[in-house]
Amino acid sequence: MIPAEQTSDNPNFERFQTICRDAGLKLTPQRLEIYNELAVARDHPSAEDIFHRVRRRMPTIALDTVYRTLTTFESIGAIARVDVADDRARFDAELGPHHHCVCARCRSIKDFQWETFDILGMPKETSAWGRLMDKQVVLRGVCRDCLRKEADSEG
Amino acid sequence: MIPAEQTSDNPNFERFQTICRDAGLKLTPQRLEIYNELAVARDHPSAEDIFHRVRRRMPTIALDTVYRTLTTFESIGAIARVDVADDRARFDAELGPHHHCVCARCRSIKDFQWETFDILGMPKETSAWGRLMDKQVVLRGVCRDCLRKEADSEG
DNA sequence: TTCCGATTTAAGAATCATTCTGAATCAGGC
DNA sequence: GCCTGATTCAGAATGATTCTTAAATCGGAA
Ligand SMILES: [Mn+2]
Ligand SMILES: [Mn+2]
Ligand SMILES: [Zn+2]
Ligand SMILES: [Zn+2]
Repeated sequence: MIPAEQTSDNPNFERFQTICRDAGLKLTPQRLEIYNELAVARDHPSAEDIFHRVRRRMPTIALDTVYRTLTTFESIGAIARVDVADDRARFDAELGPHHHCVCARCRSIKDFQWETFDILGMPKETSAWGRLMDKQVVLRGVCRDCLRKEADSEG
Repeated sequence: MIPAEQTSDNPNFERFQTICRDAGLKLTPQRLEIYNELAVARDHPSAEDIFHRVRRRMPTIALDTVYRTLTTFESIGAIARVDVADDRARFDAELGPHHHCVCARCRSIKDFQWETFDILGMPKETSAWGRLMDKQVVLRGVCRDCLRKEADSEG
């Protein structure tokens, strides 16, 4: 088999292996390829995106395997599903706290950091709601590329 | 036809009528019922939720009409789609700035206000991204009801 | 190395939310 | 009342995702 792209230098990769081992998951080539593709991606790809990318080096991969594997990874906390709503699910190997910009036109999702927000803590307005696990900012708008295309087509 | 629940006292209702008129939409009984059901709801219902609620007073309503109408309302800015991702779309008649708590177990969505956050403005980290239209906080966790059920079932 | 249970593949079929199609109905203008 | 375009309805179609089954393959413990 063609060796996978080198991603073991990614700090997330160590954690990934540990999580898999603890969950009793075998480290199959398919799983490694799928994780690697997601780990090097910056665009929060869909299952089908990952399928096409993995297929370049592993032509026999089945779409079902990609769906199944991503779901498995998510259930053991090795990756995250990006819940900003789209018709298709989007995935993220970055588990640390960060936020997302979402383009209403092209559906691109971009990470950003916001320390000023992170240090705010949880809002007191929700102290009675339940147990909060995560707080995240979602910014919506139109990305630069789409603004440019828009301007071009208008003349 | 059975008259709709009285919601014209809702300050949003005035705006709703104006928006529809400006968009050239006829105020059909179906549209009024669908808007009213959403306007009185506090739970960010799905299209199917609204379908079942409207059907109580309008038994012949078609599910497709609910989907089509909600999409129409959203496109003219009369309602909002709550993009916290679920397998199904959730809707909101509240258009003012506010934020959401999402329960990972029961998928309930609850509004909250957070002035401290609102006055922050847009983060400088994203100034180059494009044109930002909206910033929203999404808190994820487990709601009180689900925590209680969990505790009960564990003994 | 051997062996067993886990995993993948292939090809479909099933599911579920949502959208589309075509016919029927309605509202308002003439 | 009649015409026309907007709207609704019921059922079919779509598309992402999951599931089924059976056969082939693989990973890793012993
Ligand atoms: Mn991300
Ligand atoms: Mn809301
Ligand atoms: Zn864009
Ligand atoms: Zn809950």
